[in-house]
Amino acid sequence: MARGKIQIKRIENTTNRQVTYSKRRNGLFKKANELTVLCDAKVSIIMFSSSTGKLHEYISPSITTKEFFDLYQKTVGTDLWSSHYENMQENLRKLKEVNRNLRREIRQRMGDCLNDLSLEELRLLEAEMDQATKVIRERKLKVISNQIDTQRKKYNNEKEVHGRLLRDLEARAADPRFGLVDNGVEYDSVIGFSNIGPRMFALSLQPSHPHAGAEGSDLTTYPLLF
Amino acid sequence: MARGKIQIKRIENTTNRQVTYSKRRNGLFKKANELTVLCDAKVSIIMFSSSTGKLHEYISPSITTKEFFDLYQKTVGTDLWSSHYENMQENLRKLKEVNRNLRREIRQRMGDCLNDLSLEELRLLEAEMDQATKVIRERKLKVISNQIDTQRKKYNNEKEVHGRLLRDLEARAADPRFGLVDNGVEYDSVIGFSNIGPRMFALSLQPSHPHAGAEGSDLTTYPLLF
DNA sequence: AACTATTTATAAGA
DNA sequence: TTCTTATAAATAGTT
Repeated sequence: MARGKIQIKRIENTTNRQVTYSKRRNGLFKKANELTVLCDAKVSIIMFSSSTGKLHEYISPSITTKEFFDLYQKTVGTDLWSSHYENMQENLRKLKEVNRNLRREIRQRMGDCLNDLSLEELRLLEAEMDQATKVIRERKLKVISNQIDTQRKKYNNEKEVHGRLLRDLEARAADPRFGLVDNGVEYDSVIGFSNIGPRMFALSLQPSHPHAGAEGSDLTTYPLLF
Repeated sequence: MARGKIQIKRIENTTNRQVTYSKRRNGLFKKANELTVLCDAKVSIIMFSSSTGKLHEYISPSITTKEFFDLYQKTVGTDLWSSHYENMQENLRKLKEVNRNLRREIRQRMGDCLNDLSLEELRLLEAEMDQATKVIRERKLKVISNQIDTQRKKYNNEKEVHGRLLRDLEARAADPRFGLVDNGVEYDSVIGFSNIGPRMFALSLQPSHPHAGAEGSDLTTYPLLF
């Protein structure tokens, strides 16, 4: 609109287009603001540049975008949220379905609701159960053996401390410098050590338990939502 | 902007204000449309006149208001609807959590992810697995036995039909009225019967399989939603 | 980002 | 509301 008239059609030169976009955007926002003030109106402008993908927004002071949307819907009478709402309901429905299937599978793995399984499915389930039970049993035994091991180490440590204590006392009894006098200080320090020692072996053991099999059951390939 | 400069402040004369609103609204929409075309942009303008309460809207062709709102939300990153759907979202969240737990339990029942189970939990799980495996095995054997039974009945039926057929043929051969003449009609009718008979015993058997135990595991007491 | 010749928008009046 | 028109404002092309 200056230095020559232009055709209202897409500006092919990218730089030009972006410059014009920027200039005219400012113009539009300025006009919107003037309208807001002059005529006591509420105006919302939202624009996306297809080139840059950026969003620019003008909104009259004294109102928020959310309020604008609400007002818009109330005025137009159509609920723009319903489709959004339907999406959510669909998600909820799917999740419930998945939930139902998961529960069914667990019940089957607990020996319930087996009637609708075919012989082949029963065979597969049985094999999986056997394999899994084996792994669980191994894991249990491993945990038990770890606990026994820990106890044994604790015991050995206590024994060693006890032995050292006895030798120490015997040495003192044999040493004419100490005689039967016992000031208690060194004795306490030995006791103190015996309280710290055992913990050295009681740290949590987290054996990485390897196992094979039990994967590949068709029963658990539920689609993950999201 | 013509015939005299004006101050950008609220026009007090109502008529004047409405006229200006109308004129400038057209101007704004025209500019918006030009911007849309020139710069390949998407523009949405929504305005409310405080005086009349009316709504006016411009939106670039090639997009709907709903799409605009969605696009806006996606770009701004805030969900304007969320306050309306907090309940639903909470439900979705809970359901997802429950599903996650169910999946974990299934994995445990497949011998996976056992590391975070205590010895007591492992013992319980093992017992449940044993009990369930027993039930599954029984069910499998029951199904097999049913199938064998069905086959046997089928066979017996076939045998009986065959025997009847043979006897019939022998009777005809012995009867001088028929001699060696065979018109085929009655033979066919017997064949027909042999095709219907076996099905009488092949109806689907759905034994109600009673079982005990496997209930009462704490692992499956997830709260039911809705 | 600034300049400016032109086009466009529009305030006031009809 | 719409038209007219003098004038203000916006802006295309250029620097």
